[in-house]
Order: sequence, then C-alpha cells, then structure tokens
Amino acid sequence: MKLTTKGRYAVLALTDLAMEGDKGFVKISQIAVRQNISSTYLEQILLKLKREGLVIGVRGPNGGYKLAASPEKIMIADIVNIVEGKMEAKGCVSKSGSCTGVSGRCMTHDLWDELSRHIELFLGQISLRDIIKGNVLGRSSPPRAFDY
Amino acid sequence: MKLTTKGRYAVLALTDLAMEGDKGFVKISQIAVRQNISSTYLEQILLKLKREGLVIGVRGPNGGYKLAASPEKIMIADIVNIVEGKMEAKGCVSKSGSCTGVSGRCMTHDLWDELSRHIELFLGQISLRDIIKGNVLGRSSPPRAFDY
DNA sequence: CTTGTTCTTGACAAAAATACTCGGAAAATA
DNA sequence: TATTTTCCGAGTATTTTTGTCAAGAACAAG
Repeated sequence: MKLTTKGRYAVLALTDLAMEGDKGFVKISQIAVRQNISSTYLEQILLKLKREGLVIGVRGPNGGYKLAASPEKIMIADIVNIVEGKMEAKGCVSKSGSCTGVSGRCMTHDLWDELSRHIELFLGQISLRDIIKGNVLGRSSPPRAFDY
Repeated sequence: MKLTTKGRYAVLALTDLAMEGDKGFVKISQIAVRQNISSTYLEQILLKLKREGLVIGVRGPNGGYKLAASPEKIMIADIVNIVEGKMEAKGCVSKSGSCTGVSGRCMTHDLWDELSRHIELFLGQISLRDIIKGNVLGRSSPPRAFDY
C-alpha cells in the first residue's frame, strides 16, 4: 500500500468534512485553507472520491462537498485505496518472469503479500468517526504471539 | 514506512544469504544473478547493511558477504529500516507548524503514527528464518483458525 | 610483490512517480 | 445573465527512485 501526501490529504479532507457534520456543503477552498492544502490539488483528490461515491459534490453557489455516508461507515482503507492505486506490493510478478515461473526463488513474495493484507485490515477497521473521536491510539495490539 | 525496490532487494538478498547458510562468504555477483538484481545497485544496499552490522563483508578472493547473526535473529523490520529511511509517516510535523502547535487540527496525526507502529510491529515479528521456512502466510490480524 | 578479486566511496544520470498548476466548461443560484 | 463553484483534461515542475560509472583501497593467493 502506497502512502503519499495524496492519501494523507484525502483522509484529512474527509475528516474535515466529517467534523462539519450536516451543516450542508463545504467548499474546497474552505477545506484547503483549514488544512493548509493546495486547493487546486485538493480538487483532483475530491473528484476521485466523488467518482467512487464516497462524497457528494454539487456546484454553484452554496455548493461544495458532503460525505455520502455517515462517518462511522467510511473506512480509511476505502479512502486510501481510491486515491492511491490499489497496492500491488508483490514486486516480483511485474518483472520478466522472475517469480511466477519455475525458478522457485522470490521467497519474499508471501511476505509483501501478507504485509499488504495486514495494512489493509488495519485501515479497514478505522472509520472517520474513530478519527474525530480520537479513538485511534493503542490499536496496534501486538498481532499475536503464538510461536510454539 | 516506505517500501521501494531497495527494501525488497535488501530482504531478498539477505534471504538469499540466509539460504546459503554457513557455507562461507557469498559474492555479490552470485546474489545478483540468482535474484536478478543489478549487482552494482546491490553493492550500495549491502554496504548500508554492513555498516549497520547486519552482515559481514570480507574482500579478496573467496571473499563476499555473510549474515552477522543467525537468520532467526534478523528481523525484516531491521532490514527495511536501514535501507529505507525510518518512516516518518506523520506528515504534519514537517510543514511549517501545521500540526504541532495550537491549531488543534491535524486529527490524522495519531492515525499515521499508529499505522507506522502497526507495520513496524508486524515486520518486527518476522525473521529471515520465517521467510525461508515459508512461515509467513496467515499472520494477519483476524485471529485465524488454527491450521493443524 | 604481483595479480586478481572484492569491497568502498562518491559523483552522476536516466526514468518514474509525485505534487501541483492552468484554462476552460458545466451546472446551480440569484 | 452574471457569479459562484464544481468538474475535467492536460500539462509542468520537482523529487525520488533506480540505477551507472570510475577510481581507489583492502585483502588473499601464488
């Protein structure tokens, strides 16, 4: 899973949106100022999120953006997966047959695969509501011991 | 946590080294050929790992690289943290006081912080030995069904 | 000591990804 | 119609990644 500013901006913007609640539509420029993001850049990001149905956008005066669902139903993983590409993370299938084939090498394939799943599971458990409630810290339960 | 080819190459190379076991020193060129990596690029990576004491390098004929510890003691998190920079992931401390200060915004700080910790915990539990034993799959959170 | 092999260092460069800009079109409101 | 704001495609600048190259130092073997 990639994590660039685009992903962070997206989560930041939607968090901002979630805090505004049901007070109607919020303009890009307002979010941009509050969160200190380039507004033209934010446009692109929100557009993607709108195309995927995570937010609702209406234009014209009094227009702006609004969450398409309640904050507890929107998971961070959804947001990140939309603005960043879905992770591929394998890293060995892309090159010319270095892994998929007979070679038997590329022992690390499973590792990155599992890491991806791990991250996705984690971010899939946290909602926008969790963020605005500050209900995030301490979730990294030591994944399990089980080493016998 | 960044994850580029550099990190994957590093893990791949050390995995290769781990599989060679105690048969003495392994040359860069051998690893490069087996794992299909540019050998000059691999040089850089192994150098870093050597500086941090993860591997031992000796030159001259019959020289090469060797793990500095047994495979079960070398964790993936160590490897990745060395070749990629330590993750910062905060994303809000770097810019001019957008988070650290009074503003009260930047609700997502904790999120990325926790994610970082989560990833590090995960990769900190997996050793080179786990990889060569194929003992990696199924480690993700859902307290999975036992498979014995 | 000579030779071959390897590590070591640092500078450099192509390529890809990221981060952001710009100009205008479409819709909604007044 | 005029204004506001989202929508949309394309383009650009910056940074990061992914290497390459060359010269040198260390070391082992003969």
